[in-house]
Amino acid sequence: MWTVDEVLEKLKSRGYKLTGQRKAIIEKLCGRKDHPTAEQLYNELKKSHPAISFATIYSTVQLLAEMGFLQILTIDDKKTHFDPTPETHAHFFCQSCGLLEDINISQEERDKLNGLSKYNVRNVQVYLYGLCNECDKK
Amino acid sequence: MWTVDEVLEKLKSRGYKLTGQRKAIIEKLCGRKDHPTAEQLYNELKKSHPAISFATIYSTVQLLAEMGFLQILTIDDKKTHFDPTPETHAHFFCQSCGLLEDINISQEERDKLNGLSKYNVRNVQVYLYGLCNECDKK
DNA sequence: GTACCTGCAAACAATTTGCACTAAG
DNA sequence: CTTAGTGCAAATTGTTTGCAGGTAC
Repeated sequence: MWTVDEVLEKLKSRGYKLTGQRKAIIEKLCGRKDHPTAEQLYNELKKSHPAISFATIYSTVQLLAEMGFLQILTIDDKKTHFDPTPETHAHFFCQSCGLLEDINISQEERDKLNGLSKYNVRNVQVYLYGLCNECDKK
Repeated sequence: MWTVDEVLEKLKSRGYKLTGQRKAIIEKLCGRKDHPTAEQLYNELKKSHPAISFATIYSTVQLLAEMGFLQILTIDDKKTHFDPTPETHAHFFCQSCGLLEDINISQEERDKLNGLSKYNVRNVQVYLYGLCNECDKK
């Protein structure tokens, strides 16, 4: 996991400007274990930055993904979710209630997945779809 | 892999009507190794069924996915791709040119992935992102 | 001072939906 | 006959874009 300073450092070193909005987004994501959507971040950030825009959120998140600080998940076909944990792991998505949960996978497993393709693989996603316990009962 | 008759059989047994459009879509998908989008199917089907609509394509594909004959891939965040091979396997997506390729994974690996969650898992997707050889050279 | 960023609103595009008509059984 | 399925077009919605003004450095 990363720290706010670490990310700011890297942004600076790559010549990006450290704007208030970027800092706010990074702080909002730091240490999170959930998988917010753009809308969720927007609503949360509005409190401290009433004029913040989706354009800024999307562009910053894109930047963070390129720098390897977060993952953009397409597990939910309705909207993208952002995962502030950059290390490869799997995700479970409940097709009924939308529950989105991290699943740890071993280093051995990660290596195996990475080696599956003959191409230059930058990123691996493992998505499990099904019903969570709550929804399975119904 | 499935046959056209097998799918028609199952549709019938579940009380669905065997329309010309459904048959055409199923025939168009049968045995394919690529991963067409809705638009691709639409363009191909227009030749034999000039009035076919996206509504029909999307609803039929949805049906086929529910019955386990195809997978709906969200590896490309721009559009969904349909994979007529229902057995669990991985996919590679070139972030530069959009190449989308099947990758075989062993039964052992599949079992391992399926067992990752404590929940009732219906479907597993493994997406590898990167650059294909062509794009990597540039 | 000068790029780069941001906010805004409009644009975009894939998918979904409502409804009148058609055809499978 | 009856009702699920279809085609059409409009609606929807998450994300992207263009541009004028703002701000980090």
